Amino acid sequence: MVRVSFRQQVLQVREDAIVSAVNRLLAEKGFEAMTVDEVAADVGIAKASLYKHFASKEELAAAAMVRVLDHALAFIDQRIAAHAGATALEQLKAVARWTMEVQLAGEMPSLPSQSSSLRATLLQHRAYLDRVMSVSDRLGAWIVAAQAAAQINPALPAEAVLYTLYARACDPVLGFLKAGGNYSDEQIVDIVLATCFDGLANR
Amino acid sequence: MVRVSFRQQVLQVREDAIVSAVNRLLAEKGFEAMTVDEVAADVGIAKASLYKHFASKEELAAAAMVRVLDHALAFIDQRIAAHAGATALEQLKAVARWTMEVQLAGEMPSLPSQSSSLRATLLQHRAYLDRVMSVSDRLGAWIVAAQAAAQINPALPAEAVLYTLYARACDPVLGFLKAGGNYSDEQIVDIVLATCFDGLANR
DNA sequence: GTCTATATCAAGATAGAC
DNA sequence: GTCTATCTTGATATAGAC
Repeated sequence: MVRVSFRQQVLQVREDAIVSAVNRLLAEKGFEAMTVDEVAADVGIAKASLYKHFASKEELAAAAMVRVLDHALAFIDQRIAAHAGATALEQLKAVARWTMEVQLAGEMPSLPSQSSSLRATLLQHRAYLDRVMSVSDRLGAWIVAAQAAAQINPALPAEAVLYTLYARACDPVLGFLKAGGNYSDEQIVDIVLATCFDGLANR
Repeated sequence: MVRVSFRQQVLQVREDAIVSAVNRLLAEKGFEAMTVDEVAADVGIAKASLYKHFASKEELAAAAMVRVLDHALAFIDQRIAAHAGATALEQLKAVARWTMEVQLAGEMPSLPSQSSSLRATLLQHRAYLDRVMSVSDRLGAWIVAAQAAAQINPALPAEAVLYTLYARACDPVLGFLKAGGNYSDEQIVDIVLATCFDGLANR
């Protein structure tokens, strides 16, 4: 067991608060629109103090991504442990549902998928890349299994299925439906989950 | 017939060049990352000259959106005229395919769906709102017809179908698959179109 | 490590001559 | 309307005291 001083614990709690604020702001406005001043104000500390914890705005965003990926890994491993009898398709649906619930809760940091200063940072960020690979490995295994069992369309490239699941985690359709105000969060998740796995066309 | 002086035609051509540059840059990097300096450099005129044509960066983006929506309307009306025998589902698929082809060609301006200075401008922009409504009306009619004919899943809210089609026009999955380098543009469109209408699950 | 105060810079927008 | 040169602002990042 690793001994950690009280002082270190206090710092850890503070960093958690910082990452939480970043996470929420990234979910709300995205990377470009989020400002470091906002993060500092939100946490209640001076901006210069933030930079003692994280070297740059990009590192802040990376930390938020690492944390949400850790949450995803924890969810996935919990599914493996506690729902071993579930089919691969059921597992994939459960993960997709979880990402959508996180997004509707305003806790899914959304990054620009296009060119940005952030991309370069993330592509060299070990902790981030490790977790992306871990998540992708686990989802990839389920995808292959689900295609072998003819639960997922075997004609689709596995990478296309993987990318689609990642993309649904930040699908703007959830926000559109929420803004429309006609459906509860649970209904919205059901609708988008249905279109994702069953498609728009009638079955 | 409206007479237009030669001088006016020259200006029109220049504005077209500006909107084309904006369109390409918006597709490549998004609104926040695009700079007015880049637009000016791309067109080959001074930045101050740009501001004689468009009052702000937001107006530039709005002009690009208006143009792409006009192209969409032209495509839709051409489908109505030249493919009157097609089913509503076939029409919707044709439109979705067209938007994906435009995106893969690097000509689909992508805007932040989140909060941004742009949202406020667009929500007051008559020309933009008019075209969004025109496109939505036409697609909405096809959606209702397709659901009545049990081609589109009648259990889905029509607005969810509409939002999903809009979202697919800027689906990052296309870019991911292109970056992967394993598939041609035509294959990529087929894959994403299939997942959109038929879903990930096997049929 | 936290703070206040400041350096630095990128980018939107404009002044004023032609 | 086009240009060069400049203004202005907002935001990242840092200096230096405590």
